[in-house]
Amino acid sequence: MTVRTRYAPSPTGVPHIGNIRTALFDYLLARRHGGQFVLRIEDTDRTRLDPTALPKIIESLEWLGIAPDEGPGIGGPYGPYIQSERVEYYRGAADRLLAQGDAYECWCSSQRLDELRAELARKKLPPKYDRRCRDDAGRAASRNEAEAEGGGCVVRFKTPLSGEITLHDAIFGDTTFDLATLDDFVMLKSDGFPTYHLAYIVDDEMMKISHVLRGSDWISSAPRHLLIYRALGYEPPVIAHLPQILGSDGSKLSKRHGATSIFEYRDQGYLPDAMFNFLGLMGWSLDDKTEILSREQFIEHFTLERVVKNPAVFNIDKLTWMNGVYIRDMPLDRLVALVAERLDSDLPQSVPRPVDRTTVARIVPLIRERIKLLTEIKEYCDFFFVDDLSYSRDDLLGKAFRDRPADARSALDAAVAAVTGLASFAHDALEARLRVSATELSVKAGDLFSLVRVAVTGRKVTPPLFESMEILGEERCHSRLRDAASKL
RNA sequence: GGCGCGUUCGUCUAGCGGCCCAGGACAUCGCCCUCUCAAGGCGGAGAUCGCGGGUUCGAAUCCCGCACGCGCUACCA
Repeated sequence: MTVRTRYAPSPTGVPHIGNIRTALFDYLLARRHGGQFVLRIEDTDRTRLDPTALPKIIESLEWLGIAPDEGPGIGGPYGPYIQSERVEYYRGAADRLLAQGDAYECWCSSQRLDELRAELARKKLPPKYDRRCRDDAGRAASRNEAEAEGGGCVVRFKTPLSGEITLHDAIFGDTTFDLATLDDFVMLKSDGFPTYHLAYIVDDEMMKISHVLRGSDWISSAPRHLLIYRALGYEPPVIAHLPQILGSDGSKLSKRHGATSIFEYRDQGYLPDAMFNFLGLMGWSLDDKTEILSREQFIEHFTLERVVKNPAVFNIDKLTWMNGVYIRDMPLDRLVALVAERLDSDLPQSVPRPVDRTTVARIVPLIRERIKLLTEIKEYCDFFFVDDLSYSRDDLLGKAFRDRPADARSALDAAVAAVTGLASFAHDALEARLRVSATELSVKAGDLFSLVRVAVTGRKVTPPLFESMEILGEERCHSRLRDAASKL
């Protein structure tokens, strides 16, 4: 059997981190078995449609590096891959169910349905449709009312009144549902579009999908789906519900927990490789110790058997740590390109673009183990590019020289002298000279270095000082040290 | 209200009857390294395995109750 999985989002907004995790597992399962991963757009809810969503969905998958094999704009043998272009198939399936007596037209108005639900709620009864249209007499009555008011009809599934049905889930195992607790759900809406329940089943069958992966919040709806597969004579695919991804307070991950959009993470400077690795570990693990896995390792080892059932809280601290790991392990030239790109976009307007790549290549080794996020780049090295440093007198003096600015001033003068006339303006020579100066001035080397650091970089936290000075060059170091001295 | 699912350190997880008075990772704390900050090394603290009953020579692991949490309960997915 060819393994074919699909990621089937609704185009209602920006891709959510939880959906992307599902897409990742779909991708992994397909790759693991040499199958295909398809993208299908489930746009049957015309009221929630966001026309800008499709390109975003594709962009998010490409960014993560899990581009689909088939889908809208990509093509494939089972298109179209957008449900609104497939309504004839759903209509056909509904007609068949109607003809077989597994479904019926329901002409009840939404007003009647609302009243019914209110009534049931008042009596503390489950809010189930009362099946008025299930028999001919009731349906005829409803129809007359509807036609008088110009209302349309929906198609409902004729759920058996008793019996049970068992879901065999690849992750959650078997769950048996009592059919008496189900109601006659809507498959085809009055606007002619299908509901999720009918549409996905028809599509999966036609697109030869072998495995359905979706969030565990769908488990409750699964018995309906099982009923449809049976009525339509389809062999159900392997069904696997995935544990939910939760926010820090244990409820469904949402905006108030922070970023839920995959793009927010991208923009904050998270790398696709780190996100891939992190999301791959949300509900799945290789063993009791492996945290960092390559894409190839994920593909080689991924199995549904090792997916856990319990929901996972999204732990951004761990993602951030992992991002740092990927930054440190990345090939140097790739990091140089990323850093340069970031500086081009983040540095003030006054700095000429593009920034000098040769300089960036010298800076990157100094900052690579200091940054966990790409957004931190600017903080660490803007002083290489920006000329007017803005720091306060207090910053410059620091704790060591707080009460003796005159000493700070002479220290800076000494520093200028010390770094003048060097055979080469190299970090080891600079360090050696300044250490001697510190001794001569009777100040602690660290105190002198801190003073020089702020003078030369404008910041208290920087990459290694002497390497930074070497890159800055003699001229800029001299003028910055003199500027600092003149401030005292 | 009904139905369903889940429950191992703060968080992600390992564990599928004895190797576990529970292992790893993030976060946290301390020490080392050190020009700041990181990174790195070493170490600490942190889970009576939700609770209560069973089964068994032996249970985090099997069974039954309960509690709590979450989900679904739309002509949304």
